[in-house]
Amino acid sequence: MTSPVTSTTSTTSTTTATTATAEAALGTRDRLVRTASRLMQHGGYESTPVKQLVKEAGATLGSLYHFFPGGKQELAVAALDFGDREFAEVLAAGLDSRTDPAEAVEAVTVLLAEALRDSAWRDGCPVTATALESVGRLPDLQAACARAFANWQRLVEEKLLASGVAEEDARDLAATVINTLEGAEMSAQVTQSQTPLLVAGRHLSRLIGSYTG
Amino acid sequence: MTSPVTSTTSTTSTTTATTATAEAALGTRDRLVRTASRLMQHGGYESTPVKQLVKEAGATLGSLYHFFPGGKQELAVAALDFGDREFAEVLAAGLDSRTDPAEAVEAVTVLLAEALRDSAWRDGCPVTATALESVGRLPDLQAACARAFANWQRLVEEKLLASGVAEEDARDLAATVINTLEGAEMSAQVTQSQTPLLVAGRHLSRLIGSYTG
DNA sequence: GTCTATAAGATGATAGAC
DNA sequence: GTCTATCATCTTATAGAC
Repeated sequence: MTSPVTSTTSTTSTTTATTATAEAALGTRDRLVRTASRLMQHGGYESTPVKQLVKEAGATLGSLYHFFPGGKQELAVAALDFGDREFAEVLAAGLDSRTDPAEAVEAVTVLLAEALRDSAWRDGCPVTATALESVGRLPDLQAACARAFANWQRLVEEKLLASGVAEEDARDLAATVINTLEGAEMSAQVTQSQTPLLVAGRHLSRLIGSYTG
Repeated sequence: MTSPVTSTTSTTSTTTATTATAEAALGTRDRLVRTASRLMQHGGYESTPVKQLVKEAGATLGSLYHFFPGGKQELAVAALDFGDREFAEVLAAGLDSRTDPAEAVEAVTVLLAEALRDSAWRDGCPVTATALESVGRLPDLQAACARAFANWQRLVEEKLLASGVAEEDARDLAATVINTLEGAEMSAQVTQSQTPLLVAGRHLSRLIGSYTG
């Protein structure tokens, strides 16, 4: 939640500078996307009414449908893409903090566990809640979620490849790393405990270690 | 979805016999609970309107509020408890299919992958979607989800203990097994592929094997 | 680009007859 | 126990002034 991603398709921002840090200094479109990402991270898609969304973003309904003619769904896709990039930064930073991939993955779990506790167990994965709601009912959202998982998986895969893990092993391991992080984070949220994530970190480290020697 | 659990708190069933197999022969309360469980398994809590619920259950609003004065939330808790017991049966059957816990867990992933594909990727975990929606907003539902995870974890833990795994290792391993299954199943649903579950099965087997063998 | 008012329908829940 | 009619509220989305 502390590693913002500057807007990519900034069709607006005629006045506001990009130097600002506070959310209030962002363009309306960016505020909508970030707010949607945060609310969907907490409760998913259906639990997030557009009314609350625009209110917390400091925007209005008119602005929402100006920037997103496709309405709530189009905004949701942008929010999922934002969450995708945002988490990718956290993940990449965590992975870069150690040379050994086993240690790196365990470091990531520690980071996630701390962020989770510090947010009163609310700031979990930015896409998981929406992902489960979307399966078979909201194709655009489901596709955005699948993209995010694939991107995160690729980051882990590259880390493993850089350490000499065989291609097929690296791809499979990366999938299990991301999926285990997802499941452990959800469990940590529901039980309000860091333990599932920290335990998963130790097990993933052990598993990766059995491939890297 | 093929291993029903006969009602526990059957305050009703004055006429219908318990020999029936079809859902239509069940009491109204049971039909409501099972239908709610199925719909929440697919889309979670907020995505499941009571109107659709009673319709698919072949019941009416009057019956719903007769059996569940607490309304949708009270029914949701009963549905989560039902999903808890239902999945526990599948899990127990899978674990019992092999003596070695590593092989048993892998067998479970194969079962889950097949059930998922056969349901057009819809029949995932009966509580995960609701679990994520509930964190910090629906305490009763969150507690029911936490209970379910704890129950499933205990089944795996007992399997590991029976194979001589040390107590602490068994508890931790059981947590990671369940959490990895959760994450892999969600990933399988979103990407519409059995691979995440099957890969997770091989990795969990390898991880458990590093403790037992 | 922003804002308010409003439309058109869905939502959870209740009342009261049967 | 079941059913229908209905309520009050919330939902997404639009219209049109500024």
